[in-house]
Amino acid sequence: MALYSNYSRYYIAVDCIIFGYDILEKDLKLLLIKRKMQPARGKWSLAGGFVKQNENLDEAAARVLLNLTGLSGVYLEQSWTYGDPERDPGARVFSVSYSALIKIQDINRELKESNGAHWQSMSNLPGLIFDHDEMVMKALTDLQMHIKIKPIGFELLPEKFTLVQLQNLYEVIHQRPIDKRNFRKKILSMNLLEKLDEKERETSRKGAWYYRFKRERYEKFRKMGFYFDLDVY
Amino acid sequence: MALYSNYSRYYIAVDCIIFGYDILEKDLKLLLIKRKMQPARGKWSLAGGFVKQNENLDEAAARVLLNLTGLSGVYLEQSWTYGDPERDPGARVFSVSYSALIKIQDINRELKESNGAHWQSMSNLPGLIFDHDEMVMKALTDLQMHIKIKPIGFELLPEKFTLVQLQNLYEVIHQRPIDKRNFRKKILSMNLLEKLDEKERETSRKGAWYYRFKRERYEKFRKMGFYFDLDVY
DNA sequence: CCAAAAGTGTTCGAATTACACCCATGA
DNA sequence: TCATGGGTGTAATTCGAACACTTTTGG
Repeated sequence: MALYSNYSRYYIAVDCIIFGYDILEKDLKLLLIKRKMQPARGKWSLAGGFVKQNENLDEAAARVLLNLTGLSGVYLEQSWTYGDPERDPGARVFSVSYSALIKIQDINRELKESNGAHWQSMSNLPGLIFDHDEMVMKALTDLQMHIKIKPIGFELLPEKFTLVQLQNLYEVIHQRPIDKRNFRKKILSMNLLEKLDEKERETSRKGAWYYRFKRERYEKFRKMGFYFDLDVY
Repeated sequence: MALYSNYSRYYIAVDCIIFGYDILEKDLKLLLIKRKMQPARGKWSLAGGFVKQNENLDEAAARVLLNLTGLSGVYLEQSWTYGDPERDPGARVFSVSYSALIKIQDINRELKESNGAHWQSMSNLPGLIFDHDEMVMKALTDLQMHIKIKPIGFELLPEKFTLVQLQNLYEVIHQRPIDKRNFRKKILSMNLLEKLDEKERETSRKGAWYYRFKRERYEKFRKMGFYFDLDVY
């Protein structure tokens, strides 16, 4: 007989807060799905799933993300665990929430649509089921903190991006304007961006230079004790 | 029949990383217990317990802490959730770890001893069961981060303390020396300490003034947008 | 030639760091 | 009186914030 058999067992789920950034609309978005099971079937919710017997939490979250978007190897980090006895009216379910940062353009459209998923603007969210609103708010707060001290903004942008696009992303996430000169001075002084020989020409006549995030260089610096810090006004 | 009956259920535990600070020895300590159940009975471990049906995670952690120390209402915060399939050889157990900061002198001694608990120096930890070492390391790193931006150091000190004691605490946690004048200038400039009319006379002939943390004042400032910041060299 | 967005430097004040001597007291 | 630990100020530098004009180019 089992060792802990005097104790109760519960369902354990993961829920993914999937952030994406729309460059053209300058808008931070969340990937939501119409819930397919009871209770609360048809309501908006985060992408989630129960943890299987042979997988750990990170793997469960990665599986949920892969099934919905076709993406793997993207930024995905545990955020917080929710366990109120009443949080899911169907049963006692604990949920470990994960934050994902993905490049909107990389997503597998058919997969997304067959799952009934939609990008929703963070500035115009519908009410979500259970405590998913709370999960989102916590994830947003954490994102605002983390993006200051880790170069995770690049996870939300394409491989090549302009400084204007990068700054817009920071402005949207922090919900405040940033001084263009101070922002450029700071990010360029870190020596983590490579200027490409190519301009983005959609949004202006002059065109804006494309840059690339030098991830290898960041990893090297980080191991040498360098701390990313992009907290600028 | 239950809604989610196709899915597996698991045990859910909480484990408490209980920090205490020994003023005299200038030493950060951890409250460990000799595990009382199989597997790994008799080995050093964190204080933990299974989550009951009628309680949420915070309540479970508070219960574990209360049973071991007799303390309630102390600093206790969710840290991280561990769910590797192999982490507990006895069964599939998920564990939500909590960091607690307590005042060593407030602890209920009989309770502590009847539970087989001991204070262990962080600089000389025995190996712990399962993934408890990992939990401790994560909690320490988080403590080092948090104590810079939140006034949680006071949770580890008695109600009245000297500036020397406060600085020692910061030095021990950050494991580096801090300049006395800079430290005092910064903490005093925040206007969060009240100088008492009493000196600590055990450790020096001159005696050091006692101070008190003005928690009410901090709460007021915080609501007005003030950010605690005690990152000093 | 002009509208629209990209790109560029400098100045000022505040905050951080580095640093060394005097004070109070009990034994 | 002296050994021990507590307490104090200033100067130099760095860092953060504020701020406005020039460049490019397609239509």
